[in-house]
Amino acid sequence: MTDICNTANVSKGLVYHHFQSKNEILEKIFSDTTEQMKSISSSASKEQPVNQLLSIIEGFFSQLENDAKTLRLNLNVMFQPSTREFLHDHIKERSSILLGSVKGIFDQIDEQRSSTLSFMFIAELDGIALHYLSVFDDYPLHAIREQLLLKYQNL
Amino acid sequence: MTDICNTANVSKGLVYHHFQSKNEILEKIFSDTTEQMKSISSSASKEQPVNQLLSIIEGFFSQLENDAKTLRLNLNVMFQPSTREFLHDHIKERSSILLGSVKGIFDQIDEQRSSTLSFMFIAELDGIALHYLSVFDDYPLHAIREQLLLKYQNL
Amino acid sequence: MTDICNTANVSKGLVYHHFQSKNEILEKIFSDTTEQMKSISSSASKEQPVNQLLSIIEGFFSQLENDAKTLRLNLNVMFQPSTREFLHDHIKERSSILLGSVKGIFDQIDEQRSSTLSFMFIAELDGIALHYLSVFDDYPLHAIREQLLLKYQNL
Amino acid sequence: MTDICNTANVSKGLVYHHFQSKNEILEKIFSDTTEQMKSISSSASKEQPVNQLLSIIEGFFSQLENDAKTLRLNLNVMFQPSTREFLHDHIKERSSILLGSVKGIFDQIDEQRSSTLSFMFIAELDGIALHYLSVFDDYPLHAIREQLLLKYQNL
DNA sequence: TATGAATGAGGGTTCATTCAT
DNA sequence: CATGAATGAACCCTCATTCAT
Repeated sequence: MTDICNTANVSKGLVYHHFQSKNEILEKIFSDTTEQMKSISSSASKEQPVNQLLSIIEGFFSQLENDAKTLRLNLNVMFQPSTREFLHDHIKERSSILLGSVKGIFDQIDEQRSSTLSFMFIAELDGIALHYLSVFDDYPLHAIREQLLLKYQNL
Repeated sequence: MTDICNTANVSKGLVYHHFQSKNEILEKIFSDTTEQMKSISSSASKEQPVNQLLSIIEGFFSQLENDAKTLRLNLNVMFQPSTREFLHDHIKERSSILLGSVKGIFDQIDEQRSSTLSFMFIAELDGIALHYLSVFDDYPLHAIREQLLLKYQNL
Repeated sequence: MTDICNTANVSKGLVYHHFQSKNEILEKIFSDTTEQMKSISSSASKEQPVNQLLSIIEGFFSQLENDAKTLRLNLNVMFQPSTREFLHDHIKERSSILLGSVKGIFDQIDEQRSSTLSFMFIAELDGIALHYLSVFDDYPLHAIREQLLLKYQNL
Repeated sequence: MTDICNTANVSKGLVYHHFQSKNEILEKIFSDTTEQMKSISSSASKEQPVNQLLSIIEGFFSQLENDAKTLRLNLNVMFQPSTREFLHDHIKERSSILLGSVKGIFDQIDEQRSSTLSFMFIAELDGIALHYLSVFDDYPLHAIREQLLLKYQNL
């Protein structure tokens, strides 16, 4: 809280005037990101399934580049046991939204294996996010993006 | 530290007799896991490239099931900025080991795109680990394992 | 202050427009109760000393039943060191008023021991107030009132 | 807590090593006083009822003089709503102990009115404590003590 | 090797008060 | 007369670390 207040050049009292607790701030940031994800995943429709996948990938990569800081914070908070607990519902909602919308697409491609394929698809994306945001210093994001688009184009 | 000492039924003084700091304990746990990864990745050799990939996948999934607790701790510690910093070198080493050994295999399959393909391969695995360990409550780990083996069998 | 403002459905700014500080509000409440005590103790006069005592007792008990909330607040504030300090003068005034008027009565009954008897008389009353307001859940207030009236009737 | 630690010339950490919370310290002080009261009230036995009352009075007054500080703290804490709550059980126990032992004596003196007389007796004592500890600066404690002993001698 | 009393900087939070509007 | 955003000192408490034994 001290860091937040110093960075924002604002008193602790003011922050606590607008938020009930530190966790509430985290929750707000988190739910904001969730809203963004919702709108991204819901926007892709009517298109060919493959094109929907491609646009999800594209949206994902652009978010990754533009919102790196926020996404990194989201990762931090998600895997920190203390904060993770009270974000549980948000995490659940977020993953089920994403999984749901992806599965809706894979149902049209390969209904039998759509569930497994969906899990693998989002695992691939999250793995990339993880590596880009928190593991590798020089991550070949663009090359991977192209390769991924290619891969799903020829599905 | 209090929790650690209570769980180990040991005094604080004793723990500080063996470790200089809490971070050193974390570092030990972390480097132990790194050693495990090293031996796993170095053991796969002489085989056909595809078979090497398959055995990496198999090793990965079995580690995921047998060492869930440790891996979860590793994830926690990796994404917690405070601990992340002093583990930086370990994380670097670990990822370069894994990437290197995977790239060695992909070099034999598709030399031109081997780097990108390697990144994608380990992203897929780490994404799965992430989801299994920290996101989904009911993760279809086995189905995904089979699908993944199938996918790389037919490379 | 937040509670006071919410309960009064009024902004903090307005309260601070009328009172300089939280303590001033407390002081006002306190001095109001003191005024009530003054008028009660001064009204009993010309009567027989014993009857004056009886009417003090009666007034005391009816106030106890009708103003429990306010009296309890007065007790709280009197024994809270932080607030006690700035109410010191009020407390002094209040106790000397009460003691004075009671002593005026006991002077007519037993001049030699009037001071001690007065102290004992008001100690008895305050002890009852204390127990009724802050100690016992089921206090036999009426039985005690009758017993007390009886006791001082036969003085 | 800062004050306590400064006064005791001890760090906060140490205090929290021995007590779980500030309230636990208060509770300890409070229950210690309760124990003292218990031993005082239980010690008076086998004697004539009147003598038992007298010895309760004497014990009470000597405690008042010797432990003024502690008793004052007890009063503060008892009437402070925030602390009062978690001391509720102690307050209940304490008052029922005192009331019980006094009623046991009055049963032998005037069985019909023993309950009311007991309440009045302890009200008188608590009123005196209140005035001595928290209201009057120059309280004629000894004169009142004598008068009270006299009063109950001739019961 | 083993203990646990002791430290103190830092944590999140509260709340009476101020002030621009 | 009326608002409520903004302040900051103080609050209780935690926890990695030290050190005398």
